[in-house]
Amino acid sequence: MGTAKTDTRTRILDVAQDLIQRHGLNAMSFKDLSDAVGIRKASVHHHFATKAEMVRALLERYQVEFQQIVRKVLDSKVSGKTKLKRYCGLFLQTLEEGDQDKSCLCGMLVAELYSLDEPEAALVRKFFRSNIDSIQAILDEGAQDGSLSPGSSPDIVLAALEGGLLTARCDGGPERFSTIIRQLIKMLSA
Amino acid sequence: MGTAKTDTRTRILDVAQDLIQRHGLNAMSFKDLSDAVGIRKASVHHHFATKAEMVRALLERYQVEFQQIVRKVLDSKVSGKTKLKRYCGLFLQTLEEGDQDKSCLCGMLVAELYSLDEPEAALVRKFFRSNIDSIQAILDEGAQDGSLSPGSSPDIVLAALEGGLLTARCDGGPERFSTIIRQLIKMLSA
DNA sequence: TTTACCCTACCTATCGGAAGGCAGGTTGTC
DNA sequence: GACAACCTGCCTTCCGATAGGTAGGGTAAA
Repeated sequence: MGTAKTDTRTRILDVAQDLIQRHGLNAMSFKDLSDAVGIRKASVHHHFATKAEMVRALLERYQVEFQQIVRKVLDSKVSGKTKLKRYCGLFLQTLEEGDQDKSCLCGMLVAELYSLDEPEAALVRKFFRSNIDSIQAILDEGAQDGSLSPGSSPDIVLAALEGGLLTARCDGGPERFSTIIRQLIKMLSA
Repeated sequence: MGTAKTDTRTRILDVAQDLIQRHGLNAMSFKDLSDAVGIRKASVHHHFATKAEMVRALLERYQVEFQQIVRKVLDSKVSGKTKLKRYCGLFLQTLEEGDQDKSCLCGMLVAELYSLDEPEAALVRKFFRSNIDSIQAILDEGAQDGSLSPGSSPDIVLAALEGGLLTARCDGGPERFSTIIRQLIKMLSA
């Protein structure tokens, strides 16, 4: 359990996540990881025996981290509409990072779903479901406090965010993604 | 220019499109194609020298075919809202085909954008742009005939459709995608 | 009609390289 | 000395791609 500076295992996961968010799972190799981290390919295998095991660790970490951030949004003392804005802002932050070409980890993996084994595919599904639950909670709250119109489905919010990341990344960048979010909020407002 | 029964070249493109829509570009190999079509790997290379060349042919065909279908929707004598429903229905049709696990060709390729050379990436961008234009035309018409609320952006429609295909394919299937479409139409209605 | 030629479509065989993964040795630290 | 972290070196499999050959159809001049 060494923690000297930055855990090599953590650095591997960081690089892997970055590469998958930009290039996709099947376009990322153990060599890419070892080159980026500065160790040998076999050393990556020391930390993650198989690619599937690495993806699993990555998804579990991503789920926990993302849920923690979403939790903060949900627990804040603001209107439902403001929470929705902040929630969507989380996805915008991803696209604004680095070279402005990063998508959601699970948004990428869902495209390559058949390259995943079932345990990992289940984690992707779990990510989407817990996000649907979070969005539903926000929509319910907004309907109650009168900031959002009642009777909206959370599915379209998730679809617009995931699809928006992919399409904006290809053309238009963060500005276009912001436009999509603005339009989405407007349509869901009371 | 033989056309005996079904052109081998066409059959290769058909299989390639199906595989990419379900598994993605990087998960599809020349061997997959040759196995499915029933010829040898080298024979696939006879029709398409490189993988990039094949993707290019695929995207050009897809663009033409899709635009033809969209044109029919645009030219029909119905309200803007009905046109929007029919346009969204085109994406639903894709998901309802076969094993109900097919996404939009360009929706898959945009996730694997960095695996494409620039000429092919440009074709993906072109597909999205021409669809944005089509949606804009539908929204404008709906705003004029009073069936759709004015001032809507086409970006969110495309994002919701592309993202909806990917997420619904992972969980919920065509029913969930239909829900997304219904919600989208409702929000854009006057 | 024959002969020569070219073309398309497909084949076998093979290439160099990159992929994921494993065996086993070395180093550094508690 | 135990253990984790990392190494060299290698294996197998698969990838995209190429070389070179075969069979059959079309064409056209002698």
